[in-house]
This record gives sequence, C-alpha cells and structure tokens, in this order.
Amino acid sequence: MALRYAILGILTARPMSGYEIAKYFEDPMGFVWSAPQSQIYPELHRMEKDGLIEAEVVKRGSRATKRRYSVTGSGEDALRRWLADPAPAPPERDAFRLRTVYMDMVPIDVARKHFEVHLEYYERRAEQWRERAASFRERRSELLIERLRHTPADRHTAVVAFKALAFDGQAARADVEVAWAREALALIDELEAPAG
Amino acid sequence: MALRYAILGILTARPMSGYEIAKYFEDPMGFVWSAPQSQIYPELHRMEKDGLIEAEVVKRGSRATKRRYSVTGSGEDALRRWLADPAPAPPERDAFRLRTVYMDMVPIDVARKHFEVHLEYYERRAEQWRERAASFRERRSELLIERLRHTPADRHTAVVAFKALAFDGQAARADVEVAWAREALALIDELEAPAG
DNA sequence: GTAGTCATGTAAGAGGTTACATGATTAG
DNA sequence: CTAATCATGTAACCTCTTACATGACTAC
Repeated sequence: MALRYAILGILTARPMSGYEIAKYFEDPMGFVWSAPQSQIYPELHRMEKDGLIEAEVVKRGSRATKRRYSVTGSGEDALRRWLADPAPAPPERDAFRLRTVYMDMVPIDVARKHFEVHLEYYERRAEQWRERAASFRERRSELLIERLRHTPADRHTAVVAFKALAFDGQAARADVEVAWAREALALIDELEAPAG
Repeated sequence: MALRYAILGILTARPMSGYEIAKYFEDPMGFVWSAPQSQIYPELHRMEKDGLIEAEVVKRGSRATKRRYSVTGSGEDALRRWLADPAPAPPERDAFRLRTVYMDMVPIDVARKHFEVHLEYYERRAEQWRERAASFRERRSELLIERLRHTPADRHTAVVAFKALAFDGQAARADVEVAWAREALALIDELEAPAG
C-alpha cells in the first residue's frame, strides 16, 4: 500500500508522467521509498481506476503522447487518511544482520570484505542523505520549490522541516551502519591478532 | 531466499521442529529475521526436497508425531556459500520515513502521537536488543550453549562475538530511532510555539 | 473438561523482482 | 545516423501477509 501513497505524495508537488515518477523512485537518492518502473505503471492504472489520480494526455513531439497524472480531491483525502492512520512497526528483516549472526562460518577475510563494503556504502549514503536534507532546508530542491508555490506561506516552515527531518533520519541511520561496520572491523582485527 | 538461510542458521545450533522454528521467528526478540508459521512449513518442505535439511519423525505422546529437522552437509555448504556471497544493499523502503516526508499534512497532534509511539516502541526495542547481545556475551542463551557444545573451543570467541555484534547493531539502530523521534517532537513543539 | 500450548498445514491475494518488449524524441 | 533519453507497458516468478483449518497433548 505504501507505494500508492508515495506516488500520491510526489504528485501533490506537481503533475507528472509515470516515467518521471519512476525516475524519482529509481534514483537511490530520490526518495525514502523505491520501486521499479514495472511496479509504477500498473499501480497508476489501479489508482486512476480508484479515482485517486487522473490523467491528462499530453502531446510530445509530433506523433507521441504521454499521460500526465495529477491527484484528485479523493486522492488527497486518501493520502491524508493514510498519513494519520497509526501503523505498527514493520517486522525486522535485515539480511546483512542475519549474515553477521553466522559470520564466524566464513573465512575471516571474506567477513572483513563484507564489512568494508558495508562501511563504504553507508558512508556514501550518509553523505547523500545529508545533502538531501540540506537541499530541503535551503529550499534548493526543485520539486520542493514547485510545491511551495501552491502552498500557503504560513505552512512553508512545516513542509520544509518535515522533509528535512525525514532525510536526517535516513542519514543518522546510515551513520549507525558506518560506526557499526567500524566496530565489526575492529572485532575482526582482534580475532585475527595472535592471543597474548 | 534469506528465510531459507535463517532457518539453516538456527538448525545448525540443534535440530528443531517447524513449530519451534516458527516460535523463534515470531518472537519479535528471537531473531533478526521474522516470518510467520505459514511461511515456515512450506519452506521446510522445499528445503527438504532440495536436500538442505532432513527430517526425523519423532513420537510425542501416544498418537501424535512431529518432524525434527536437521541440517545436511549440503545444507551447511549452502549456508556457507550464502554467507560468503557479496549481496547488494537492499532498496530503501521505510513507510514511517515516507509518512514523515508528508507529516505537515496531518493535524499536529496526530503527528506528535506518531512520534511518541515511535519513540516508545524503539526504546523498548533497544532495551530488548541490548539484553539479547548481553545474553550472548555472557553465554546465557540456551541455543548458543547448545551450539557451543558441538563447536571446537577455539572458535567459541568468534561465534559469540559475531552474534553479539549483530544485536549491538540492532540496538544501535533502535537508539537512532529514539533520538530521531525526540528531534521530531522538539520540532513539533517549535512549530506549535507562538512565533516570537 | 477445558484452556493453553504443541504441532502441521492450506489458500487467496498483495507486493516486489527480474526480464522482456516496443517505439518516439532529442542531442550530438 | 546514432546513441541516450523519454515513454509505456507485460509476464513469470518469488516473497510475504492474512486468514482459515485441524487435531493432539498437557496442566489445571
């Protein structure tokens, strides 16, 4: 269900084609939710059928067209309802933590490599997310600017703050992964060190 | 695929019935992977068919029986291969972060309630995960004790350390959620405060 | 006896992944 | 003309969720 609301969310900034939405989700930095193209188009059809969005057929070039989707009143209501609805925390399911539990079963250099990759991945991620949070705080995000254009000025602070907050959370989580991977590498060095 | 290896992992501690495995996964604290009963039994059948585990039919009471599964050599090989195999980080998909992005669209008290629940949930979680990590370090975990019984003594340190490390990581992540929720609550107070 | 636990399953459906398939438009 | 991008889809498959279904065993 979340995909549907993620789509509604970005469409409240401005109308977009399925392709643009897909771009937004594919870019690992674009969002806090990800989805492949193959999931977007069928979902858009279902959402249109359910009256949450409506499409305007727009010409591009001479022969081709595209469908520009916008959120309906019913769509915005559905989004607000979903946002207000208390949802239970998702079940824990982290494959890398699971691997870590049994990491003693692999050669120690393989284990080290795993954590090195983890470390580097989340270092980059933390940086990217922090940049995202900054781009909201400083109102550099293009989509944010478009959103603010049709938002009452007294709401701007809240709109900006919650978006930045969400990415702060992502960055903080990435920082934890970095620190944890360093702990893991220190542990591995210790395990390898001659007993003394 | 991870479910399969989670099952192989616990079965390397000692043979178990599907029911015991399901208990282990259902208990939110039991593991870093969760799965309902309805997923366990079919997976056990597939794993048996694939030769990763084998069942011994054990009597219980006078009429009933249960199937006690243990890992085969091929199963242990598969687990080791999965553990060594480098896996890409999973796509980002966090419904609560997604809600946070649009949290300005709900009444501020609803938003506050969301973060209060989040805070309390992860406070409890952090505590439980830390207790888990400690139960490994202090070798109080029953399953760990059984595992160490058939593990060469010189491997014990590594076996224990990686398990504790995995739960340290979970605890650290929970701590981040707690700190982040506090930030969110502070932000909400600020947004509500009269401008001055 | 009866409630709680032990034990094993099935079925429908939602959500997500990977791969395939096609064609127009635009920038160089 | 050619490569990259814009644009829209389908199909097979796997994973996970929710709900249903059944019955034996054990402690009270």
